Amino acid sequence: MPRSRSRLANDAWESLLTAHAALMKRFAAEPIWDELSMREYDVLYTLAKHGEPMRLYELGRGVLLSQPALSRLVDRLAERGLVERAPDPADGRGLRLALTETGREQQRRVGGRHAVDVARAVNAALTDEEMRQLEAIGRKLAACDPAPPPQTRRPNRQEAPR
Amino acid sequence: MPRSRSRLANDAWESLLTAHAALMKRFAAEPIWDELSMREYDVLYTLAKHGEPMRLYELGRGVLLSQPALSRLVDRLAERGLVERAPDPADGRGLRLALTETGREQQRRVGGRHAVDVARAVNAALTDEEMRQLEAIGRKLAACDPAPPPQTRRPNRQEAPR
DNA sequence: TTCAAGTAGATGCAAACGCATGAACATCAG
DNA sequence: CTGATGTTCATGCGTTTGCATCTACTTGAA
Repeated sequence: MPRSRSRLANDAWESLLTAHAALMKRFAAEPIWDELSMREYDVLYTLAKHGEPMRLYELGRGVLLSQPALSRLVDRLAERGLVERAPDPADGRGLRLALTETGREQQRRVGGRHAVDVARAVNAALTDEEMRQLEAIGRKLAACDPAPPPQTRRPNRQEAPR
Repeated sequence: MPRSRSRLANDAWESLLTAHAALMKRFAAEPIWDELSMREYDVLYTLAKHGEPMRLYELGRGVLLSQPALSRLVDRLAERGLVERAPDPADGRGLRLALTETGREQQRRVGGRHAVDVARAVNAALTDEEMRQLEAIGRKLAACDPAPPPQTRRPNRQEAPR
């Protein structure tokens, strides 16, 4: 009898998790993270990919880190001169985060080495067709992202009429 | 012109990373982690899936955590009565980790609720065919796991002959 | 304008993590 | 048997994380 759709989904998710953990461990073991930790690189990469100035909460979408942790990570990167934080003229609460020249350079250097390892690992495991499939599947999974509003989103109902 | 194989691999990996982050955030936001953190659940789940007694370093293969961190996480789980650690009679260095009845029960309870969220998210994003593809791809990615030995594994070459 | 509600980011603090290292045991060549 | 080497897990310690909370600012309705 065929697996239920729910079972199928859970098996697929577990498979993704396992692959993620295995590859992350493998990449983490590579000797290229001496100037930038993987998380720091993740932030710099996200900033580099995104045109230029970026809000902290935007960054948070892509990085698996709590808002305070991300805030402090950016602190450290700024202290090291890799990221520039400027107040956002359009929103007094917000920041405009951008790579400095040094930051961009370091991201490129580490990124280049990392890409080699990624290509080696993924190419060894998958066919071109599978890589294309994975890319498409990942995109679809990430797209349903905004998460379901917690329970039925009440239409701003106030207290009971007093 | 077609993307290079290396580019293809990196795009696929980035897609996987993005999907992983998005879904993890979404699952983490669910109100089911009051008795067990996601990492703790991960450990209990791994123990539950694996027949019974498990070595710490085996656990480490599946969990994205350093060995000391895992060691202490298991400490806490043992203190809470969810995991049992016994010395391994076959290897004086090792441990035999197993779920207690309470641990298994808690894993089932949380796991049941979590599976619902996983199924909802994945089913909404993928077709049956895609879920099967993802499972297969993940398996292949995780299989190439043992990582290439750092550089050419020298055959235990000693110093230059003196 | 005024004020309630919402949002962006920072901060205090305890918990958890990673790195380096240590202790105990296993393994194997000589 | 003995000593060198490798493996498994634990521990010290400084750093980083998450949770709860705070401040500053924006938004929108009255």
